[in-house]
Amino acid sequence: MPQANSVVVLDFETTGLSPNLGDRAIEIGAVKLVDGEVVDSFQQLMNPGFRVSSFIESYTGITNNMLRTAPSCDEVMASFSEFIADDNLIAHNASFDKRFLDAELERINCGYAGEFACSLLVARRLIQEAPSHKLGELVRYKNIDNDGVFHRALADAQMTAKLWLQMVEDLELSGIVNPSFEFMQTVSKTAKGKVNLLLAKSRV
DNA sequence: TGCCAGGCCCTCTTTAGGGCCTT
Repeated sequence: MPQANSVVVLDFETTGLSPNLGDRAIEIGAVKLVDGEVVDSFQQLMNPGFRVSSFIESYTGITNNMLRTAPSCDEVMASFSEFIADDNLIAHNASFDKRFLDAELERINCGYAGEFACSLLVARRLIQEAPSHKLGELVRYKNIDNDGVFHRALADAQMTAKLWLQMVEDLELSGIVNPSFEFMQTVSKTAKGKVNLLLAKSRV
């Protein structure tokens, strides 16, 4: 059973957009939150077994030279599987990270018990006025502390965690008592036009 | 052979198309 008060916020850097087209993970970064506080983190480059494109080198700053000496995906993902344990999971555009997590873990016959929640879907509902819902733009829009590093796994996971906690805090300030992971999932699945009704009911 | 993501969400919608978001 997933731990009620423990959640892992994760982010993958990959060779492309689709594991179904042969793309692999090249870096995983994650932070573990317990009761809204960061208690642990995980970051590891991994060697996908082939050269990454110059686009990916440029986009992430992760070079083929850096990956040359990195441990294999199998090795890293086995370790990461232990890190996430049975926790629930959060990612920005979670469907993307879930596809890669599922694909990489399937290769080593590993699974996980937690469920995903998506900070992108929640942000589209709770921060509807933002000019963009890209992670970097939301961080800027909400004035969230960052070190200026983007498109690296741990930095993006840390920013996603801060964005998530900011959205939880905003809900608390609006009168919703202790919004749970499950409540945030419900928000993400509620039609944008009906979110305010959901929030109003949740304040009663 | 040639092509190639996938899910969400809006709208000039549902017998569809296209933008957003992730690398």
